[in-house]
Amino acid sequence: MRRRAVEPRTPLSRERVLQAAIALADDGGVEALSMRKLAEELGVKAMSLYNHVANKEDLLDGILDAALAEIAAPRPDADWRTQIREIAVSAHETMLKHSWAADLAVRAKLGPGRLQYGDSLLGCFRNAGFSKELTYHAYHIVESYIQGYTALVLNYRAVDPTQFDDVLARFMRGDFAENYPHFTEHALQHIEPEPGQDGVNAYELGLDLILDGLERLRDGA
Amino acid sequence: MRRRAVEPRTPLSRERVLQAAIALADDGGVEALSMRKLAEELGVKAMSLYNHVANKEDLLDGILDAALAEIAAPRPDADWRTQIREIAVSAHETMLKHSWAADLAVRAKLGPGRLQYGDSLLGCFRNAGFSKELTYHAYHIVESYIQGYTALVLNYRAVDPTQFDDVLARFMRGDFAENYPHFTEHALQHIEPEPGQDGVNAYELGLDLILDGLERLRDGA
DNA sequence: GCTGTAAGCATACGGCGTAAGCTAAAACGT
DNA sequence: ACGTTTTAGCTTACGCCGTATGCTTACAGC
Repeated sequence: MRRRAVEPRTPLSRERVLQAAIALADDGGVEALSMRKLAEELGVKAMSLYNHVANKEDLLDGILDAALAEIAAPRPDADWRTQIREIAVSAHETMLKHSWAADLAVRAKLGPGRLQYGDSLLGCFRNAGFSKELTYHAYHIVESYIQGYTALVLNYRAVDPTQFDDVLARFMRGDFAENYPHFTEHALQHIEPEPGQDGVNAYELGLDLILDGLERLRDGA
Repeated sequence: MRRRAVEPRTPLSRERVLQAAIALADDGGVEALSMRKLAEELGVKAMSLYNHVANKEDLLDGILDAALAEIAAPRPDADWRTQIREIAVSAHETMLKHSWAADLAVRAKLGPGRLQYGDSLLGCFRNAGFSKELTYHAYHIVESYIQGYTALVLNYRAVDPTQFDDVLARFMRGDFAENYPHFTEHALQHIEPEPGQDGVNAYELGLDLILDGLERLRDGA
């Protein structure tokens, strides 16, 4: 009776709650993550969660920051472009892995994960000799691209591939190809990718374009 | 008694429902848009909406597409870069105006508005001599950037400017500036913008970087 | 051992999307 | 002109959701 405290129940903690929430969101998306289901997953009743989390918004902020904290820091000895590419690729992959993170990233709250990530990206530019002002804009541009491309890939992945035939049929139906010829062409490229190009990925291509341009700006417009 | 049909009630229609939904979302965001509130706004009960809209998802798809349809077509006589810039700027402004549109844009459904917009952007590239393959990637890159930058601006706008002092205080508090020096510098630039730079905007700067790079790719890597 | 505090629980409220079935009015075939 | 079908809107109800309030229980520090 005295040792019962030890055996059946590992006490909750913010860590455990966030962990479980991430697991729940990883399969099923954010919309599948409710306080009640999360509690059940933890063998607990819904209101108990509020001892470790202020409310659902706090929970979402928490798992978002935990995800962003997974973004790998760049190798410190690499040159600046390599470093930025490493950050960008890691951010992309992390948000693809936690497919809900891209949705949540549209929220202002600054946790340590986000701060670390942002600081490291900004530091790459500053250390590479970018001015304060150019760094300011470069950060926004690169950040936008990372965020946007990731969202695009996830959006594309959200369409069930078994429905490709339906989509294809729709685009072949007379007036579609007539009214939207270029979009039809584009959609067909998605559905029947050329050998050597896998569905969508030009992520690093676009990133390099941007870094090229930024470098040119740095070296005197 | 026979003329009563005429006087008090304009009958609902999909158009009117979408219109009211857009108005409701424009102030208050998507989370303020519920079937019940929307019905009330229209002087009707919730279930009546389902005569004109399949379900809430259909409603959201509807207002998103209506918003995207507002994106202006480019002047047909302009040169390709100007055309793309016009589309990109119009898309940006439209989504800033309907601040919920950027959130919703992360959904696969293809309505006529989106098709028109996408087709027109793709057409610019094709007409400018971009190959099928390069256009495929150029579209993804530009689309990502537009989407991402818009989301970033909206995210920034979501922080209440009256809280700037709090944020500033947080960044000045000792260890913050120490742990995240670059982010601190960046945040200060947001809060105390240099004269001549308004908060965030390098949208067109980044766009030009991308277009420069794409043009170079077109003209032979 | 007592007591203050924190963790978990039970109950309840108001809001949500929407399924099912009803009524009344408009549209249509004859 | 009339009966029938279709349609628009309403009522009710169900099962989710986040969470306010107030309880019990168990552990920590004196």
